Amino acid sequence: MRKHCPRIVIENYYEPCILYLLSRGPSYGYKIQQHIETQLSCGVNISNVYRCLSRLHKEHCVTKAHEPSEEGPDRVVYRITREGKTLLKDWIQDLNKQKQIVNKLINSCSEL
Amino acid sequence: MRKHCPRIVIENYYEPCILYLLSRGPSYGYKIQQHIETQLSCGVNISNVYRCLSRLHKEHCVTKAHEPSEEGPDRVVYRITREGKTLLKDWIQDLNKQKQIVNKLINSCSEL
DNA sequence: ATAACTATATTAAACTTGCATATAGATATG
DNA sequence: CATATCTATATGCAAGTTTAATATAGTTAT
Repeated sequence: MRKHCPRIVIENYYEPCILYLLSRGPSYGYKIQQHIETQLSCGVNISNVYRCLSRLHKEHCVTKAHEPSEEGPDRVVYRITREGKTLLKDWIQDLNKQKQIVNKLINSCSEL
Repeated sequence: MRKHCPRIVIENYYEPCILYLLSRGPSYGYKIQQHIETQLSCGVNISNVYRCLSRLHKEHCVTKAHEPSEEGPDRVVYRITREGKTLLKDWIQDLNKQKQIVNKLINSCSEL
């Protein structure tokens, strides 16, 4: 018997979370990780945050800039682009669709 | 610019869908595919349905039985086990948690 | 006959994930 | 002053997942 459901979905879909956070202002990997963990109460694998940011940059959804820090080493600060905002909108539509499906499943199962 | 969000979550998480359908009665791969598509309006890759059923069987969450069909070739009919029902319950809990996160994201973004 | 539908399953390539590891500056503690 | 902890970014590898293609084969309709 398996211990548990292997993956909780949203935890593996950093993209909309990161795009959302960046839509509220520039940020960088380390800080984004902490925001997701505190604001969304999601476990985060830091590797995936950096990988996701890389991908978004390659796809022109964010810009990249090296900036000094007062608390530690330099940061790579990301800013969302117009393309990134479009992608976020698409994500929200998909999440809405998904929400309906999840609701259908949960409601159906609660009747069991 | 990427065309679209690459994956909508639930479409790739057949497991709770399949477990739910099986909790309502025995079924088989081909029929499950159609049920997910019609009842949940989800696109389904049939390969993944069979693979998911295989995995569930390997983990003793479903039983397997070859049964003849009147409309085509034999079917492999699956039935959910007690372990499968437990797994479904775990899934529902996780989906509830996920739903909250998705709501938080959607609501935050709708303010933009 | 032949196409379309029913039905199951595997292969190969591409992709994703988690964990480990590497690097390195800044700060705190003993 | 040495060492640990925190801040910060990034990649390699093994394992797992997904998609598309392919193989097989019985049944039904035209």
